[in-house]
Amino acid sequence: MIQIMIETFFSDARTATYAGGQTIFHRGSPTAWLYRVVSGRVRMVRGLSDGRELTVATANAGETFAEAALFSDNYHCDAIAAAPAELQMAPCDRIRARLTHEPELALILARYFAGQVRDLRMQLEVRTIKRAPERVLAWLKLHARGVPPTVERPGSWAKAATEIGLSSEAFYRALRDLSSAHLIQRGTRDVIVVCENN
Amino acid sequence: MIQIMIETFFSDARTATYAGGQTIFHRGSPTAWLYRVVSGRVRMVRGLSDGRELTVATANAGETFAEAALFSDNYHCDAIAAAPAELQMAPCDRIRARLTHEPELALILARYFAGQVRDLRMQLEVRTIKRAPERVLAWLKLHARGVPPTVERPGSWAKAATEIGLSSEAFYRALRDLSSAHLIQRGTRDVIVVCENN
DNA sequence: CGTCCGCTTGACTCAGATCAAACTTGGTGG
DNA sequence: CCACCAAGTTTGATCTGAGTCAAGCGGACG
Repeated sequence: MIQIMIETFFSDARTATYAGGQTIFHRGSPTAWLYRVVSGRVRMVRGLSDGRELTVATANAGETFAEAALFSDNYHCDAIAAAPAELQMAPCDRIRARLTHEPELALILARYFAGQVRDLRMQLEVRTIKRAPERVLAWLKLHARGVPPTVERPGSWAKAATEIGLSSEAFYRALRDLSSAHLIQRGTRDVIVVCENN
Repeated sequence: MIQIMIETFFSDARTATYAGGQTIFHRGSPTAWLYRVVSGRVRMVRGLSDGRELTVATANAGETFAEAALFSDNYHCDAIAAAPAELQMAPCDRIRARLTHEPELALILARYFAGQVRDLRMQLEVRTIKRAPERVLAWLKLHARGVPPTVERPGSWAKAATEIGLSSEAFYRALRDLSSAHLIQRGTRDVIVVCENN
């Protein structure tokens, strides 16, 4: 995310550590902190009525999460440490005060949210692809970085599967099919996207 | 959307009219205008590689669209008039200039985008529901307004079906099932959500 | 060394997509 | 006012592919 904003917001932040699987905040609880991941990984999930859960976002080291808390009285999803995580916490009310007095911060924040909207729309687009292999390939392309385009394993692929709305079995089968079709190359902890069309 | 922002942005807007089905802008073309719908309806769609299309958002009378254009060089989806539409157009570059000079506008915009993020996440949540009737019911609850909670027909239900990732047939079948289960009541051009649990 | 978790594969089931066909509705023009 | 047409709606039959259950493999870690 945008570095200037991070540094200004977290200049006077507290730090906290969480064990893997531990809940950082619950959906519905009043917003108090804006977070940044120093190390580890945090998943934003929404529990569904049937007991399953949906990963709506994942924050890796260096990234912030719960920015929407700045404009809401309650968190609107759960945050769970996907691995032992060290977090910085900046108080929401102080940031809100600064946003009104330092206008350039608000513009940076608006730009950040605009990017989020674009990302979420792309995620929605991926969801409309019915065939699992094509869906997974589209998701991989979306997340590939570097040359050659590579996707690092996000903790476990099974967790990623929930992010694209597939069962873990269907996800693994899709990886196998894509690999045997030479559209991707699988490493031990990453995947290289071979095809570059479309 | 937030009225103050609308009025300030569109105080010096041009107007244009489009026929139903006409394209307002294409994905990839350079951003020039922020739009507001005066009358009619506009669908934001992304063409998929297999020829189908995804409705990522729908703007009704009074609503704005293409706000993300303010922070991007290119539109990232197509805008198509779903019906004969009258639109206001505000030039992006002028708005950008005002955002830097009038800080309170940036804050309003950030708040607006934060709301969009929340809505998109809810849409993603709806998409994770596999059974069509439950999925449609969740979508209806999300869009119901007033007492009793009512959803007006968005042009045609078939268009709405693409928004939730169902074929039109599956959508109509879901409406029938929900209706016969007395969870909704169908009118000629609206649907009343009867159940209020969950 | 044993256990847990992630990964992998197979068999079966079922719900949604698809294809096909009728019906309704609204609008247009004669 | 009515014939006609287009688009939206409704229902049925069939197919397909992802979900689910089940079982086995492998590495990490205590």
